[in-house]
Amino acid sequence: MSYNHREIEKKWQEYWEKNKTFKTLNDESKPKFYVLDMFPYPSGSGLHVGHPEGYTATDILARYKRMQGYDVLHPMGWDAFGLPAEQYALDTGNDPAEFTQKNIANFKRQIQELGFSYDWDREINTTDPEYYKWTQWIFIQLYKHGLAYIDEVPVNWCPALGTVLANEEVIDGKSERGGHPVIRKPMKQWMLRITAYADRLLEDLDELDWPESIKEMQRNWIGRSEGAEVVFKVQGTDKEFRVFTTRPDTLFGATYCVLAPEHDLVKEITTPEQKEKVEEYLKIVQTKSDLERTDLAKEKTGVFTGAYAINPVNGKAIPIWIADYVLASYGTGAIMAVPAHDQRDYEFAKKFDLPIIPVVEGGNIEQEAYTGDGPHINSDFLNGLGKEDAIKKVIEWLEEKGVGEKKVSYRLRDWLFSRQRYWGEPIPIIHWEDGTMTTVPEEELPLRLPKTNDIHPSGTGESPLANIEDWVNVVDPKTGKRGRRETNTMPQWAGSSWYYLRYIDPHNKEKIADEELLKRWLPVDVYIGGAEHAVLHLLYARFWHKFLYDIGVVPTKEPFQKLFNQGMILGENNEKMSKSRGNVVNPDDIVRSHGADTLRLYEMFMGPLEASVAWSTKGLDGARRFLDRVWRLFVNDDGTLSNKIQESDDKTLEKIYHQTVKKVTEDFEHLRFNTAISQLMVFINECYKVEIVPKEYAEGFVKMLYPITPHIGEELWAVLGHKDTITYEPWPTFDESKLVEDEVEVVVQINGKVRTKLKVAKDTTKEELEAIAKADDRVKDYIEGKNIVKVIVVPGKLVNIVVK
RNA sequence: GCCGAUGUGGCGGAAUUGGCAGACGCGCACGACUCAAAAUCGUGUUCCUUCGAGGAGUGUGGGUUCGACUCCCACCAUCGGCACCA
Repeated sequence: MSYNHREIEKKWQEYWEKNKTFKTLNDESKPKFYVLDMFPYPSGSGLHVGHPEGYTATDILARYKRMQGYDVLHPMGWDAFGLPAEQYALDTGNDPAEFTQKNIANFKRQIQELGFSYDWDREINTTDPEYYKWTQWIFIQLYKHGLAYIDEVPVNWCPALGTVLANEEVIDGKSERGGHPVIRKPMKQWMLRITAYADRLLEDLDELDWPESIKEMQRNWIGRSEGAEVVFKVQGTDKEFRVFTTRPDTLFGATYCVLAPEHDLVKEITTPEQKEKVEEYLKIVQTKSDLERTDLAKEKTGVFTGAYAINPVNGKAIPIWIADYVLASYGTGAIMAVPAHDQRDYEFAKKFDLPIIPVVEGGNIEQEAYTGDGPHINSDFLNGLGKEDAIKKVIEWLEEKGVGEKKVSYRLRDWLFSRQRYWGEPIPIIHWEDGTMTTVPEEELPLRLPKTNDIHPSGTGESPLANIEDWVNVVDPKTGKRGRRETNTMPQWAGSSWYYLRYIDPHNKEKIADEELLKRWLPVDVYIGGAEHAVLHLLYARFWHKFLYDIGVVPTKEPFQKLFNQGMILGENNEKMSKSRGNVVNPDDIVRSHGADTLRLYEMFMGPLEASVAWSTKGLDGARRFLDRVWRLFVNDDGTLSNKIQESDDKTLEKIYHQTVKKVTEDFEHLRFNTAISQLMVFINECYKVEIVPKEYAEGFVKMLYPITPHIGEELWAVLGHKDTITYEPWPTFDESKLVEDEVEVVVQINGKVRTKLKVAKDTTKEELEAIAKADDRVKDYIEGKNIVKVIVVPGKLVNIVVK
């Protein structure tokens, strides 16, 4: 009987499902292990071979830890709100919920056919009202704590479609669908005050076992910078504005100020003579998209307002300009310009012929701005000081005079939380006719998304929910006051910001999850997913987690203790897999032709988990070949256990077996599956060379293979004569003393070059080793008639003889 | 431009408290089995010098060291992130 993957895989998938083999029982007598995948968006095109890479890695860990006696939580679910379903609904008039259900069913079938050991009783779905009830509940708590607020924010408004578009739906200033023009239009939006957590999100990164690159990305994204805010008065008025600067020490070199075009003061201070020019400039800026303002704006633009600001340190009047190189959303939206020591200000000053006054010695300001350190000049009480001291001194001075203070600024912005969409969690807010606003009472949650057979744009920029009169209009039963529901919905990030909590207690009707269970299972021990979520998803989830920690819902400061980013699987032509490139590999085809086990094995063997490697059909064949080879070693043609495997205390394989157990155990622990597999191959190669494979070793091998390729693992375990699943069998152990040999091979080098190798007893001393080496014939040839300058001996390893 | 990562055979990749470079797999070559082929099993496979025996070699150039894929400096290339953040 040859290895029939279709039969075996079906058989064991049915067995696992029927016996609920992977059900997590909360067995308090065992240590816990929570291993999580980033849950997928169930797209219509189904799984591609990139998905199973991370899922296989977590599945190996889950199965490995079960064998080590851990109580394992390994769940899966669906991040099922999202744009494609909405677009499908707009196009076809069909219900996005049905469409989503169908996609989920397909995804689930595909995932199950790969044999992952999820506890399907914990499956969750962000579009399920019993799930989003709690997403809405969290929003209400955020609102109550002042962390959710409404602000006017520009959005991509497409008048022709009567709808707001996401950034990815806008291409070159035109709508992706239809190619209609898109403009920036301010609209009232819900914001979440993630900036209030900026410092903690930054600091607590240090405690996490995450890749350094991801931590660094988050640090850059938060972008903390220390500096000062300085007050500038507008000459001849009682108005003033604040600027943020990281170089307050260069205050004496400020020769002009710049306000962002959107700055509130612009209209108030512009002089009549400059009014026309300023308005013209503002108009141009408005039509530019964010992209154009940043990407393309190499050439600085701006215009003088006619007003002057008073530099607080020396009372000098300096012109106030507006320019779009100053961003309204960073710092105070205003800067003091020090062209001698800031490259951007330098370029601007050169272009508009503004004065450049050096205040730090060094560099050549004829050429470029000097941003380095040096003694200060032209700076009154700062003269002679270095950068650090000057910053300290000037801040003291500013604080003393009440015209500025030390200040920290962040690049991180508040989280734009509303979407003008139907297919998302409704934001549980009611706007009343008297202008007040309340949350939907918690006992009325979930606030369900109304069913409708007609999803179409409202035309006003509101979501399609605005069309559904009997949903959107409400009357307070007590007072008779009329109100209107919030028509914005939440972004896709919402549901994915806390789903790992719900897996812990997925059917709880009373709360997000039981406190005792949260205490048992948090934090997630290992979290694996793609690096594309390095910043947003992981930052948002950390933010919500910290908030829930603050209000006593969760017991830990951080959600994910260890994070790992798997690499991408590229197409055979080394390009990213995509439909348009025609290089997509569908796992269904591979499962049919080679089997799920082969796919899993191959994806783990391709290279290190974090690397991006091109798909190779030949490599896949090689993985299958290995499983065939294993099968032939264990199983006779009639399906019985091979005679080669028998009870025996033959010692031939002892060392390689113990080595294999050691290496595989350590490699699994560190997610180095490629080298673990290589060691399993080495072991099988050795087995082919010997007459007898002791049954103990054969069973140990099957246990080690099983987490990677569970179907064949179970089948071989059965062939070895076992009735029950291998899932909870104890992980094999190794004996360190079996690894050392009595004789070791020692390398003899002459001048650092390997000349010969000697077999010696493992505890040969330094002196003996040196003597043996010098006595060797080949060594003699090399040292004959030469001067021995030095001999380095590393016992058990090498001898290096340096000659002249 | 800034930040980070990576660079090893024909290919995917092993090897780092500094100590035998190329494990394992793919590909290729040869042999066994076969009427033959496939499959399988076995042997070999970094390059150069046609044996012997050497020599060179981990992106490039330098350095530290008895000894460097591994540590240090400079540079080049590729990938990822950010991008007027004051």
